[in-house]
Amino acid sequence: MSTTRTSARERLLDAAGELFYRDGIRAVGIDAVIARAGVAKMSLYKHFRSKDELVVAYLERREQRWREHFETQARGMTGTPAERVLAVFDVLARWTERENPRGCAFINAYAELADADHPGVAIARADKQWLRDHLAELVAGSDPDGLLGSQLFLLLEGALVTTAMDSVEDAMAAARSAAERLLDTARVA
Amino acid sequence: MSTTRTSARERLLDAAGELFYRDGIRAVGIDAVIARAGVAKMSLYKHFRSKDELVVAYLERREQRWREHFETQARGMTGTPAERVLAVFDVLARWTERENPRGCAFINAYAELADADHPGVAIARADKQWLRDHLAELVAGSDPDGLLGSQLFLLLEGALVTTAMDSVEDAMAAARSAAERLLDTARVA
DNA sequence: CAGATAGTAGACAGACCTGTCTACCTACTG
DNA sequence: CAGTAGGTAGACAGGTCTGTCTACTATCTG
Repeated sequence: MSTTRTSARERLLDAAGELFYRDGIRAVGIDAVIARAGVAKMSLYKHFRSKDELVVAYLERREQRWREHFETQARGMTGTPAERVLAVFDVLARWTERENPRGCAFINAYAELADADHPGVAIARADKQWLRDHLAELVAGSDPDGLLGSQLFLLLEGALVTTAMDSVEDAMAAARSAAERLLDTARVA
Repeated sequence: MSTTRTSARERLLDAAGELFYRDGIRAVGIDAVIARAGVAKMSLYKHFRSKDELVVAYLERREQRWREHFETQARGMTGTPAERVLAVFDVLARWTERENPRGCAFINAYAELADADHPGVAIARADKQWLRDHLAELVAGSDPDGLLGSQLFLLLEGALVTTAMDSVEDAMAAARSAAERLLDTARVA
């Protein structure tokens, strides 16, 4: 196939994934990415038309991996709605431990790409919508106005940023136990 | 005093406050700040040794204004602990409406200034600590392990980012009603 | 072997960004 | 009136960043 173990494209995405997430999208230059990937600059511009396109690919890839993680971990969860909601907290806790030492990549990207027209912003927003909708569906039976679903979502988001900023010891656990209470008082089975 | 209505320093801080918040710290150059302030470049470097120092001043000033807002609005709140906690949600809701269309400046700065050693990061972290501690104190009587205080804090943080990303209709109201439930089940007066 | 495919190395243009420097100006103060 | 404090305008150096271009190489395929 190719001269190298993994293709240049793949190595570029790996490098971008690490650097953009760890140091920030704007702070990381093209040169840093290609150096880390061990790839020539022309190879980057053969696969991606611009840095922005690489940024978009980075975010898309990260979303894909997060959803895969989610599907893998949550597949077969067939308990009560309440159990399945709490499982979301557990799944996200594991993801955060493993991949989110610096907080949610989408929230960070949203903060960095202040330009509302940047396609990366749309990806970030879509990911949040997806999570929110997922929670809403799980509790839909006991949540006519959708309020509870939103509140559970708020707890997750709060835990994500709080974990990043280290304001609270074990933010995800605290969020989870708050979710338990909300589910309980809302009489979600 | 001076030849201009407001001093160059003041106008620089105003301009930096608007631009850094709206467009992002890294995306805004010195030239944009001085143009907006209507000030010569040398005036900037007479008042601030570097851009980083201006960034720090921007964050310090924003924190100061937020605390003033908070003190003004929360002073005289002498109700039950629960009422005073809910008042925090109201105060933050008004602040967010007025000054936070693009989310919390400290969370955004934290995301942008990925370098943990940047002094701006310490300011952002301190602000969060302060809010968390404030909530913890309010409910201390009914919250031996501090869990409830953390959970209330998580709801506020979640509402802040969710408002920014527009994932939920009225995030702060949803957070507030979740807080009510938590306070209720924890039997906080 | 010939050609296609994927990649490399490095120079380079052009923009932009921070920070410095000089020379000049204006208003207040003693 | 002289001095001082605060400010202006703009050129400039040095660095960095994105994106382009050229010339070369290695591997696989027909």
